[in-house]
Amino acid sequence: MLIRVNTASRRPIDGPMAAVAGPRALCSEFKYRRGSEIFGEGEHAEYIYQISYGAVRTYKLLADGRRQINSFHLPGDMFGFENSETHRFTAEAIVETHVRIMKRCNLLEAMPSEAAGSKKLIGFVTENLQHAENHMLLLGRKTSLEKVAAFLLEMDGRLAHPDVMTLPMSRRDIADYLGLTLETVSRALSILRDDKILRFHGTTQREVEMLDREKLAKLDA
Amino acid sequence: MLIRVNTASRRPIDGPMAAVAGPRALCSEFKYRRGSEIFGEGEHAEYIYQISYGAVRTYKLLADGRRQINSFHLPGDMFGFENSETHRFTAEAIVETHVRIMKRCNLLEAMPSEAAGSKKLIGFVTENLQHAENHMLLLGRKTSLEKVAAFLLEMDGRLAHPDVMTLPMSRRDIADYLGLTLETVSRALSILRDDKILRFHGTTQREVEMLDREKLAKLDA
DNA sequence: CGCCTGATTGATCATTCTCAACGAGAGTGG
DNA sequence: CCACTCTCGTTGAGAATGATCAATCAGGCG
Repeated sequence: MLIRVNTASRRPIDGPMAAVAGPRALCSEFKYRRGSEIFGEGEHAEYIYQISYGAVRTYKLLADGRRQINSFHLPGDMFGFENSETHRFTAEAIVETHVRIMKRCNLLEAMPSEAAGSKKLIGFVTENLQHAENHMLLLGRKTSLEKVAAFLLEMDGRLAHPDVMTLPMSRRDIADYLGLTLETVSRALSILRDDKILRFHGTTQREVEMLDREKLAKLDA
Repeated sequence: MLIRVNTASRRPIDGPMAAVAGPRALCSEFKYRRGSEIFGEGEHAEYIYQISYGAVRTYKLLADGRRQINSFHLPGDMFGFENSETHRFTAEAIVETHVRIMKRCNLLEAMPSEAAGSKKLIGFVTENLQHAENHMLLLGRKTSLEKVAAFLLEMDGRLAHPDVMTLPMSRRDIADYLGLTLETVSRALSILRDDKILRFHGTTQREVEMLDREKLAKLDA
C-alpha cells in the first residue's frame, strides 16, 4: 500500500496538544489514505500525532504475521508518544485520516520548563497504561462473546453513545484487537443480532445500532 | 490470609527511588508474609514500593474470580505508581517479601520542583506500558508453548541468567500471567523438559536450569 | 461483466480447558 | 515416629471453545 501524505496547513495548536507542548509550539496537518502507514515499529520517533478526522490502529506483529492491535484511535485522540528514540509499534490509518503532527523535539524542549505539560504527559502515558491493563485482562481471561461485548461497549462509549455507530474497522481488525479470528467475531456479532441486542444498518454491516446496552453489559464479564 | 506487617527501619532512601522522590525523602522498610496483600484494587494509593527481597504479583480479577496477573516484580523493582487516587490492581507478596515504602504525597510534592524526577517518573510509567504492550501480543497471539517459552526467557533475563533459577511463583501464578490454565503450563514445561531444553532441580519443580536458551528462543515466536 | 474485498455461515479440526486421579513434600498433632 | 492433611505439581481422558477450511453472497469498481 502506497503512502500519500499531504501537508495541509501550519498553524498554532490548541487543545490537549498545546498543554503538553506549550503555547508556542506549531503543528502541521497531514492526511493519510485508508490503509497507509503513519509510522512503523522500530522507526525513529519524530512526531506526535492527534487525529482530527478518521481512525488509526496501532499494532505489533510476530515474525509469521500474527498481529495484535494495541488500540484504536479516534478523532481527538493523541498517539505516538515514545519515551525511547524509536516507535514500539506500527500505526496505520484505518480509513482516510487527518492528523495534526508536532515535532517530538519541540515536545522535549518545552517539557522541562513546563511542569504542567510534564504532568499532562505523565497523564497521557498513564491513560495508555490503564487501557493496556484492562486489555490484558480481556485478552487473557475473557471468552469470545465477552470480548466482543466489551469491544462494542468500549466503542459505544468512545463514540459518545450515538444512535447508530459507524465502526471504521473491519472484522479482521476487531479480531486482531480481541485476540480472535474474524470468523469468531462475526459469529459473536450474529449471536448478539439474533438476541436483539444490536441491529445492523446499511449494507456494510459496520453501522451498528445498540438496542440493549444493559444486556450487553451483562454479557461482558 | 492474614497480613503481618512489621516496620523494620526508617532511613534516607537511595537508588532509583531517590531519583524520583528527591534526596530529602524518607522511606520505611516493611515485611509482608507469603500470600498477603500489599494493596487492593480500588484502594486509595498512599505509597510507592520498592522490593528489597522477595517477589510480588499484581493482578486484576473478574467478578467470577478469573484472574489476570499483569506483572511479577522482583528485588529492585518498583511498583504502585498511580496517576489517579486509587490503585488499579491488587498487589500481593508471592513469598516472604521485604519492601521499602515511600509516601505518595512526598513524591508528588517533590516532583514539580524536580524536572529530572519527573522524567524518571515518565520513564517508569513508560517501562510498564512497554511491558504491557509486549504482554498483549503474547496474550492475544501466542500459543501455549510460545507463552511458556517467553515467560522462561523473561524470568531468565530478569534474574540475570543464573545457572539455576528459582521461580518464586506457582504454576497457577504462571498460568494467570500467561492466560492459560495451570495444567497447560505444566504440560508445556514437561515438553520442554522432555526436549532437554530445561531441567528441574530439587524437589519443588521450581528450580529450573536452562539447558538450551537458543532452542527456547526459537520456540518463542 | 469480471474481479476484488469484506462479511456470513457451515463443517470439521485441534488446541486448550475441565475433570479427575495420583504422588511427593511440608506441616501438625498424636 | 507415624498417620493425617494440605498444598503443589504432573498426567490422563474427554469435552468444548475457538480455529481452520471452505462455500456463498453482496457491494464496489475497473
